[in-house]
Amino acid sequence: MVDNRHVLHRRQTGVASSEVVRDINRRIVLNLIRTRQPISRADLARVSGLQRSTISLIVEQLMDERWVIEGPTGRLPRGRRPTFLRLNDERVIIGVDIRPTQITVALADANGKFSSQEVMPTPADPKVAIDALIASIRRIADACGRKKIEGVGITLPGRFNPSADRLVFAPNLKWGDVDIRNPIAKGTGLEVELENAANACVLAAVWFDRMEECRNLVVVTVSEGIGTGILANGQLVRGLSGMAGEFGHVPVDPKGPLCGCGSRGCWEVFASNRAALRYYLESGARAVDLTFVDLLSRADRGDARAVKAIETMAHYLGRGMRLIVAGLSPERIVVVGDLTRSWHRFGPVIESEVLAQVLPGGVPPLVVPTHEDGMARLRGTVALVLQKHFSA
Amino acid sequence: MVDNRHVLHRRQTGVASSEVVRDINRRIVLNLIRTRQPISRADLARVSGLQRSTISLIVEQLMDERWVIEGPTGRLPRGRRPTFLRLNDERVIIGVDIRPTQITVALADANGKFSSQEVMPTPADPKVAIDALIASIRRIADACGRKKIEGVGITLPGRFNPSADRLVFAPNLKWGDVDIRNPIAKGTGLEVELENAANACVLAAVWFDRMEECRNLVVVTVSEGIGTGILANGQLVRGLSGMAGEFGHVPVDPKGPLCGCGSRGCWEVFASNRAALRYYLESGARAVDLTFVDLLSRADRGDARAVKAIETMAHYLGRGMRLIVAGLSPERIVVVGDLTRSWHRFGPVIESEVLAQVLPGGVPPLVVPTHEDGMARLRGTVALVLQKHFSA
DNA sequence: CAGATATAGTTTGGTTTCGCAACTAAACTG
DNA sequence: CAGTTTAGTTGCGAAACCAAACTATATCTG
Repeated sequence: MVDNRHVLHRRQTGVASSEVVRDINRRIVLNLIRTRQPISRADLARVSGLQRSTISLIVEQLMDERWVIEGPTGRLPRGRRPTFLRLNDERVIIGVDIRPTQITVALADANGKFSSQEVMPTPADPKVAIDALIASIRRIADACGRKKIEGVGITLPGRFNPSADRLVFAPNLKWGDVDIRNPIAKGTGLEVELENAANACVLAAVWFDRMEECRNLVVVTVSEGIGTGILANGQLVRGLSGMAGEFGHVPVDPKGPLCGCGSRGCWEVFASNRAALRYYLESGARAVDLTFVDLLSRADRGDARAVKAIETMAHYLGRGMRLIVAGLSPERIVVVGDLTRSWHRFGPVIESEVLAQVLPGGVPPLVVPTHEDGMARLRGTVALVLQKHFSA
Repeated sequence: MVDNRHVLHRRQTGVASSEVVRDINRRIVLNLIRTRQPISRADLARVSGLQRSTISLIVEQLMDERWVIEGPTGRLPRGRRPTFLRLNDERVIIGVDIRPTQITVALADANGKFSSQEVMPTPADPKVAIDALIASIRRIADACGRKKIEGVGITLPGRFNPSADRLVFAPNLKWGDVDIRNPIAKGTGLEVELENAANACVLAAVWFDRMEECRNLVVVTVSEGIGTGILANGQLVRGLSGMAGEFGHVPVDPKGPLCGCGSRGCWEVFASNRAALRYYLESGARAVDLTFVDLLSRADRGDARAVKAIETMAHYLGRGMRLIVAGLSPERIVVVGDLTRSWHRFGPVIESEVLAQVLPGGVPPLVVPTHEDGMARLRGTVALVLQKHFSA
């Protein structure tokens, strides 16, 4: 006799019913409208492969839900004019970009277009910061009339554990092990999503930079430290407790300088903005309160020591990418940070270093700087908030 | 006027129709039968959340397709007896495990149970090897009567580029840039799937070792070299051209010995079986034609130099796992290889090394040896061949 | 300017699939 | 042998798709 009823788990493997079909197709159509707007129903049918009748029903539903609106009619050589569809820009999200020195709060529509914006210095005390954030979010929310606010997306220079709702490992933001999400959600009455800055840049790249078809890419953010965001098989890799992507804290030389994380010779000790400043000072140059951007300017003005320091940093950046190339073999590596302003200095060094290290038989990744860097993180917050409605 | 018809890509975004619902549920039911057999229709309904009527229809379809058969009836305290269902073991696959020194060809059913088996030395010439393989596969295929052979699954110590059908990067198997799949497919008339050995072990772990619920794990295979297989978000990560997972060729010490890949100080130079033998010889021990397994025996017999060499290897194994822990933060690291026979020596050293390097806020992964190591790769081939019928 | 042609979008009918509830089948109990 | 319990089947309605016919609205042509 076999009786295992008591062992049977109650909950269900996501089984499919007829509504699932509609949900899948609804998301496909919504994303097609997002990426190809303005677009007519007939074109949606052609691109998606769904019947025109089905498209009409789904579009009707999307308009009922206020995601989509009809625009002007188009004009064709013959025949009835198409009605163009586009995303409803009355649905907005509030994006927050927390950096070690300053916080930006901004309002955006679903297309990643930003309107109003507030900037404040980053408070040292997380409680003060959270109160200031709530006030700022409220001001922006009040100012946007009766537009529907979809939620608040926050990026920060650290890892966030979604199962525990806690900030973990943010060495450049000394806030400790704090819960940011719930206080802000309660204080504003809005849904709040948090994400690491590098991961947010991955989302931004996939959503807004026409990289939907690139299913394996890595974003490397370079500033005080180095962070990475990994897209594998088209999905963000967060790992257990959200800590995936800390390639910056892999030791590349066991005899290197001490790192803030406690180890010795981590990649970011050799290849971050701070490292370049260290190389510059070690070469005998004089400087007080020099920033990384200042260093780039000095290089442009012909300072040979600045050029050398930058080249050393670029060299180590490229070398460290071996980690990423060997371990993940991505199609692209997207570089984010102030260094992209001087890509003519960094690009060639990084590229040759990466090429020299590709394993026999391997295909080297494209290494590209991200454009309009200032907005990459903020655009990521839009994707962060909207992805549950748009993505599968 | 906007007319973008000519720009519209033909590609159909995986759009859903009513058959998709059945397909999803069919796979769910088939997998439930696989993992919980013997199981009745009524229990399937309870576990899956689908209606009993729906289960009956799906099971009928699966029996028509010869995936599932009815077994004996069960017995309950009251009521009608349930009819148990299980996988049809008349559907078999042929698994091939190619290693640098020997090749194993074996017959297995869908449960990963192996029956007949052939072993041969690995020919140096790939053409010879392919011919020998075809002959061996034919012998086994002929011997299995009228059972339905689902396909041939091959694992090998190298990376395989599925889009080009070519073996790339197999430094321990000097066959060059060869096409293995098509000759064998033509020579046997069977479908052939290839996969890297570490990736095959990932599939085996997920399919047969009850690790379905672990969606982030890394397999580390340790033998002549070190290979890794990555499971992220429940999916194998192959990267561009199948090269993902070569953490073994990340330099951990820029001043280390030269590696077969051309770089210096790669992880596998410090932590492979070969490395342990090198440490042993460097310590002044005398040995001719010593294998790694011999070294383990000597350690067990009290050879202090052998113990030391093993500890050094274990130390570097643990250190190198920092790459994996920092970059991917997996829930588990599964270690495969001869070293698992002496896990009492390796386990503690590796674990303490990994623990010492976990970033603040991070959760350390479980490091576990895989059981019945000899079969891990072969069981992976079963999953490899069957996954397109079973998995989403 | 009427009719032909072309294109956009809607309506109607047919199919597949699921859920739900009523049903039949087969066991045990008293 | 009637009552209860559990397994599995049958029939019907709802939701979603596709396919094809239909309506609406353009331009072109003789």
